[in-house]
Amino acid sequence: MHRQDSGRRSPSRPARAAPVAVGLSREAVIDAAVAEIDRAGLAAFSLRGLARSLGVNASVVAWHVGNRDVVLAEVTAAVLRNVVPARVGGQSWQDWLRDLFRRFRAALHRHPNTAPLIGAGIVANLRPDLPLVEALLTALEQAGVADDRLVETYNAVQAALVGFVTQELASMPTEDLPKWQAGIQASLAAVDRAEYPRLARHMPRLLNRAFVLRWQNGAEAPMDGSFDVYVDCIIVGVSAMAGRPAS
Amino acid sequence: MHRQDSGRRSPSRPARAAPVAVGLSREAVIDAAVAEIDRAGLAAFSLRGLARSLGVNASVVAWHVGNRDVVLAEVTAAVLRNVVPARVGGQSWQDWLRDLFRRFRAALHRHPNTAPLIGAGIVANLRPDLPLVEALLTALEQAGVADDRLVETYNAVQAALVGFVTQELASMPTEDLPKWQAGIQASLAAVDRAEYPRLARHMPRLLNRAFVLRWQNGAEAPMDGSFDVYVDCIIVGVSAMAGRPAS
DNA sequence: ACCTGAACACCGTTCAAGT
DNA sequence: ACCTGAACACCGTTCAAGT
Repeated sequence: MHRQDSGRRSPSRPARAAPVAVGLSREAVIDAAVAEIDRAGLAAFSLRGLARSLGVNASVVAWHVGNRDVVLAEVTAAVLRNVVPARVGGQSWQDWLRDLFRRFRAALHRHPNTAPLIGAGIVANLRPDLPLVEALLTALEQAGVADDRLVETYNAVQAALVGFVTQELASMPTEDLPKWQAGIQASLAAVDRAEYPRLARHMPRLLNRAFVLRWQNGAEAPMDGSFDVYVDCIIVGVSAMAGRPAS
Repeated sequence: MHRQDSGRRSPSRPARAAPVAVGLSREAVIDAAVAEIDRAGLAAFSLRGLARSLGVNASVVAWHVGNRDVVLAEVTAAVLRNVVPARVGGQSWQDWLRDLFRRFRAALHRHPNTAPLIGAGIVANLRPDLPLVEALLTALEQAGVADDRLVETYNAVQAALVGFVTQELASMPTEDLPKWQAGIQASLAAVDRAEYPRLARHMPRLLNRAFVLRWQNGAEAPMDGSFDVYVDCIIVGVSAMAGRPAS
């Protein structure tokens, strides 16, 4: 019986694998994090799992990027990169604003599992997205919003920008999804016509197409028409704010 | 040296504390969960910590309520209880809708740390809030929204309902908060006037009052005026949708 | 500079056991 | 019915070592 064929160390202290620079970068780790969240969802995401998917030790993530909050902040920044549309000459503020809303929504639909990060806004602004702010202010100025109504209108539009798609892509329960889906369908089928007359009457129109009454989220059942109406609402609302004298 | 003054068991097997029914209930555990989140925030919330705050073993929470997702779903249900205002005779749909938005926001301001739960909507609908749906449909009918525009308008309003306050109460970074606050203030003070002319011009108006440009969240710096404008936008938008023929 | 390995102080969940 | 205690398989973070 030979002892150890490649024994460079004593058997009592097992040979330590030689650490080899595997050519990782901060960007590569962040890209892998996005891929992991795309693949398995936010609930199942962990730094250790991310490291496993890269074939490296858990502490490597901390070394390249930082702690969990920083990783998630970088994930949202990566997902939302290049959402702000360039201004094209002669474009109305309405068209630009609609374009912004659409591009923002499209970016999140490309990575639907990251939507809760933006919606909850935990660490959304690692550093502020100033180009977006400047572009929004420009649009509002073009719309004729009075200076002493600027903050309020800006905030209303900003809230609206993330509000819809966050709800649209809200996560469904992670465990026992089929059971939950069956349960909600059953409870909706059994709605009391006397207690909820309008709900009962419009049920066929609303089933799985309306918030609270659906069992799939926006990744599987997109709400395109509702989004268009929503954006129209905002644009009409901003126009009304612009035409109104400051209170 | 006496061995053990109350030794009912052998010293090698330490006496097991007699499990005493401590009079806990499902509701008591949920209330304690809300209190814990109010006290220490969502990031620091754990089922084990919750059990500690109740002076019981960790498994008690699972026994009374269920797993973590169920606990958090019950927390949101508790926070949003009684937000739907009763209809008063002769009230316009606009007034009712405004009241709904205000009560919804007030409920979350009472428990600001729970806002991310609603915003991310992880398990928001354990069972659907049908009274809210029925009341909303009634308001939209009263507004004159056409049947084949109902789903879209309903979704737009529903998204708007949670959108603003979720953003307003978004969590700030948990660790090194003062450093982060100082950092963002510094970066805003150093904004390049040539690159961001409108931002620079309106900076005094926007500082700590506008999304992306603030270092406190809505719990410390409420955005009342912006909320009012936001609700006006929605109401004007719904009116416009109602008056428009279906596309 | 970049990576391993080990350790620490936590988690959520399950399950046998007690009264 | 209601609770304890212990176990399991995980976490995020830190830090000394290695090359």
